[in-house]
Amino acid sequence: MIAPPDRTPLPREFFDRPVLEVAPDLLGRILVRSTPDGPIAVRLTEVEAYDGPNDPGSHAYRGRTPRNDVMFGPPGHVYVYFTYGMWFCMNLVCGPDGTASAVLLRAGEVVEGAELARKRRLSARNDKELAKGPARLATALDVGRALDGTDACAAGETPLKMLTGTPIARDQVRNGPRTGVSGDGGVHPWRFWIANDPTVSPYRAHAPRRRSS
DNA sequence: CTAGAGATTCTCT
DNA sequence: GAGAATCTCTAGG
Repeated sequence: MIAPPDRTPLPREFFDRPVLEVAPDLLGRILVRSTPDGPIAVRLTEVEAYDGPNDPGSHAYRGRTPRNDVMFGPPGHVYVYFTYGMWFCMNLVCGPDGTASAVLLRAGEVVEGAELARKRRLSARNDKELAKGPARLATALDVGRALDGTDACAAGETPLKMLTGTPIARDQVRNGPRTGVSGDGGVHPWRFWIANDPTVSPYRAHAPRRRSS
C-alpha cells in the first residue's frame, strides 16, 4: 500500500539551498503544468545539477547574458533555454538570488493528463517515452520560451507549480556523469535518477557533430 | 538493444 | 561562424 502523493506546493525555501542538496531531493516530486485544456503532471525521475560560475558545464560559466539571466535570479523560478535549433529544456533555479545554480529536469513519469501529453509527443511509442529526456519532458508539458522566468513557487493559479509528491529514499537514488555536457570532462557525477525506473533516459556520451563538407 | 548522422536556429565569439 | 545541457530515424546485432 503506497501513500498517495502529497499535493502541497513546495515552498521557496526548498530551492534556497545548495544545488547538490536540491537535485536529489527533487526526485519523486511532482511538476504540474496548467493548460487551457487541463493539467499535465509529471513525477520527476531524473535530474542534473549545474553549479553556476564554478561549473564549466553550466550556461552561467561565462557570466550573465540575456539568455541565462533567470539563472542569476531568485530560487524557485524556471529557466527555459532553446537548443540544437529545435528543442526547449527546463531548469529550476536554486540557491539565493545571484548564485546562478539550477537543476535541469531530464525525465519524468506522466501521472496526470497523459492524453494531453500524447498530443504533444506524437512520436512517443508508449507512455514511458512521453517525458523520457529533457526536451521530451518540456515538449510533453508544452513548456517553451514564453515560460522562461516563471515562478514555480507563486501562490494561486500559475502555469507551472512544484508539488511535494513523494520523496525518494536515499538508497533508491543513483548518480553518475552528466549527459551530453562538454567542458567538464565528465568529472562531476551530478546526474541523479531513481534506481530501475523505466522512464529514465538512456545515457548518451557527448559527440559534437561534424559539418557536412 | 547500440551506433551514426541529419535536422534546424539561436547565442555568443 | 562554430557549436549547442537533443531527438528521431535508419541500420545492424
